[in-house]
Amino acid sequence: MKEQLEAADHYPVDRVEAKWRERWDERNLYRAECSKTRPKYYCLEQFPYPSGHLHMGHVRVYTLGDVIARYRRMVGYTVLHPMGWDAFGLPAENAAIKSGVPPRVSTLANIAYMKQQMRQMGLSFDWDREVTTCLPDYYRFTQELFLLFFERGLAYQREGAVNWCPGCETVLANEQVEDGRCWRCDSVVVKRDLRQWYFRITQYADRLLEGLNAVDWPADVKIQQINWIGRSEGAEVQFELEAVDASVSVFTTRPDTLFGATYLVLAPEHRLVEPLIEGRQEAQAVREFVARERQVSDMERTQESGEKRGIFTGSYAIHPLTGAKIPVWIGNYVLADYGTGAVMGVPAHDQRDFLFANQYGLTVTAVVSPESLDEPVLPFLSAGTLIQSGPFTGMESVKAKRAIAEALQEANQGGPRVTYRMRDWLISRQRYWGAPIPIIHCPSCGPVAVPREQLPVLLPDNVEFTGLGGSPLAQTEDFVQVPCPQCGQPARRETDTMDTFVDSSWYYLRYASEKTSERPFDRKDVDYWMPVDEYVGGKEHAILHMLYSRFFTKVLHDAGLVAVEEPFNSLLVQGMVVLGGAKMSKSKGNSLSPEEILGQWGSDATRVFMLFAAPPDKDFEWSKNGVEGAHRFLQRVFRLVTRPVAVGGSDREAAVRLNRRAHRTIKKVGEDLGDRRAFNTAVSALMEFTNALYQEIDQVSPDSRQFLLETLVLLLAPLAPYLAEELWEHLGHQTSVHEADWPVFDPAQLVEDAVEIAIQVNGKVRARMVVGSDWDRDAVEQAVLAHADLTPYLQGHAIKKVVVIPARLVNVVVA
RNA sequence: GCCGGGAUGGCGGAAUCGGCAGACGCAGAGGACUUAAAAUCCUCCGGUUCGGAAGAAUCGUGCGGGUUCAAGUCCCGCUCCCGGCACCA
Repeated sequence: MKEQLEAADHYPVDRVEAKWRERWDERNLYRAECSKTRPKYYCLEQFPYPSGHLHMGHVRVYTLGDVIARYRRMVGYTVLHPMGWDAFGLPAENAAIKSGVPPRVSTLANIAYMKQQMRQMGLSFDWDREVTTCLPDYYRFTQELFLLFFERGLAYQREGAVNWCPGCETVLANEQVEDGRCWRCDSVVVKRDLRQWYFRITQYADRLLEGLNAVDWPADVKIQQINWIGRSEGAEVQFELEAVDASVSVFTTRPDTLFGATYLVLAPEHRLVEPLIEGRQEAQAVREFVARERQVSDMERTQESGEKRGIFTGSYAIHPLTGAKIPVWIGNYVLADYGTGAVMGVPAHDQRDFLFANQYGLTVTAVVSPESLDEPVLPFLSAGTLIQSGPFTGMESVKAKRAIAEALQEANQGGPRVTYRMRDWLISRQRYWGAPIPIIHCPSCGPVAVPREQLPVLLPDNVEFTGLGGSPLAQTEDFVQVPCPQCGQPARRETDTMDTFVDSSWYYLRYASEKTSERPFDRKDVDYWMPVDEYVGGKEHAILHMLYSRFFTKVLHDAGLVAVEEPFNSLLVQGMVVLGGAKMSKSKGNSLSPEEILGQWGSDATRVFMLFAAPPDKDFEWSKNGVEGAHRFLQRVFRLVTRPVAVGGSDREAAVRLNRRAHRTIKKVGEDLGDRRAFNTAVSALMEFTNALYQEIDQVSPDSRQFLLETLVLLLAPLAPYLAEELWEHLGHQTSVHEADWPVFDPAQLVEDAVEIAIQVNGKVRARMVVGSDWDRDAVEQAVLAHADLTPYLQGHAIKKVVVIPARLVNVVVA
């Protein structure tokens, strides 16, 4: 076998990869163990939905994670690198409706196939910790955590307008609506009034903001979350109504413009609309207006953005500070579920109010001016000095904001407030293939938690998937009918299941724990491994999954179940895999199957190309020529290591040169695979090292040769695990290269005796020369000024200054 | 509209703290080996001008200014592309 390999120009990729796959399986090399002597490292990649096949995006994420995990093992960490399946979800249920195969059956078959694909890729997962969210041994704890939220007042039911996806036949959370469309199936989302379960994520809004300061994430992901949460400081103002015994409360970020409020506008859905118009002549027209506006979908609202429609209610409110009578309107531009669902109209200082007031002939009063005397050009939106504002006239906007909010507080007519854009997380789904919400609705006790000893609430098997009549659970009578756990009366089980984002909000904690059927996870294990040191995944979850998981961790922290408050310390957001400039997708007909790619090029070449062709956070363009190049490089390494050597040379200088290169490469690749996460330049450094070895390795002694080749193979091991293992064996080792220690560079070896520097005159390179590394500035300067090539440039010019940058360049500045 | 990120050879990209722009690879050209091809190995490869050539000069990191001995990198003003949010009061 060995002789065959040595003789070959090309190494047999299939045979080598198959050989080591088998041996690695026997050894169970990647089992994560707690250690007292080694520091821990938790390397996590987002687990896949088991759709049936890996796609190239998966190949990229798991390659990135695997390189990180392998590198950290070699530098001395004990590494947790787990994998599992985000296995609940609509596609399996929709497939069941089409084909009749139950979701459980198809999902488990898909998992088996994809697991085999991952094995082929040579990914270093600890499969003993595999998690499958659709199995009862996992979802019973998803249910238990739901109950924990329920007990802590963080899970509640509420009736209200929700996002309904007609394609998926279920509701969606706000985060799952993109441009008015369903994030999964792209259907236009409509509003429906339904009673639904929510998680009170808004209660954690401030902590979700603060926590971002403590994590090492890309700035744009942090900003996306900050914008999503949308914290906004301002004031609440109460306006007493003239005709009705009630007050309208509005939220404003500009309390300094309060004196310019000339009318109020309520959202069409506002609860005071009906009392305000009752018995008035305007009632009929207003009701028609409201009915029309409520039918407009979010989608249409967004698209027609700008057009303002409103109607006068016939009622008036009293300005809390001036006592003036101002009209109350209803307007389509006021959102029911932001702030208080009502705004004060300050047309002089708000773009939207300005348009609205002009359209309907409402009074415009300027109360802020750029300079205390001039009349502002309206609408004037910036801060300035207050005018026509009673006792606050002459005050700066910034000061006045606080002063007016405080005045309102004292008068019991409002005060400083903070509002958020983020809404509570709607988690009910009217579908079968998810974790059932463990609640029983009793006519006399209300919603009652399923007692813990009765968990899991199992998904029934005797279900038909017709796609008709709503959720199959609601139609399965022996699932629904159940006695109340509190009073024993006949009651009905909740038939909604949980959003699959609930399943994925805590899976990383389950991985970290030794398997237990007692609890979701053991605190001591979790505290050992958490937080995740590096989380690798796609940008599409920058808000959704990443925000939900952070919320979960904080709640579990508050419940005393985990020590950490932030689950993911560092985040690596990988770019898309594209082909012909567009994201790979079956519908565009530009997808590539990993089966084909891995079959043709093998794992190592596929990995190396993906790492080399672009930095991890950028989009990656697949190219046949590119993967060929990676394949060539690996073959080149193979030949270098295995080819027979003529006669060992003994060129001392060549040995010193290559040795220095080896140490420099160790340093470079270590930095690139470590905190810099620049896998593309790590590969290029190895290519350079390989090229250098080709030049001179035949001139060095056998000992030097062995050291140089071992170094190359060790550095290559995280990137091309199969080839590295094969060559490690060839170099005479019996143990796995993946258990070997990362080589250590000697700083003394990095220093060159002499370096070539560039010599500039007035910033232009005019000559080069070699100087000793130990020369001081003066010595370098003297040598440079004496350089013959410089004479034409220096003659007849006065030297103003000489800038010496050690080991790089000298710039002579002349008049 | 607001908030991010980006623009470097024919292509992917490198330049980590303001210090020789274009590492490494792909594509291309030439050569060696070969009966031939493939594979492999070696050399060249931003533009313009001058030169037979070696080489020299000069321009060059989206555009226009600026700071600096020195700018792909910092500052000011634009253009275009990508992403997020969008009547959020």
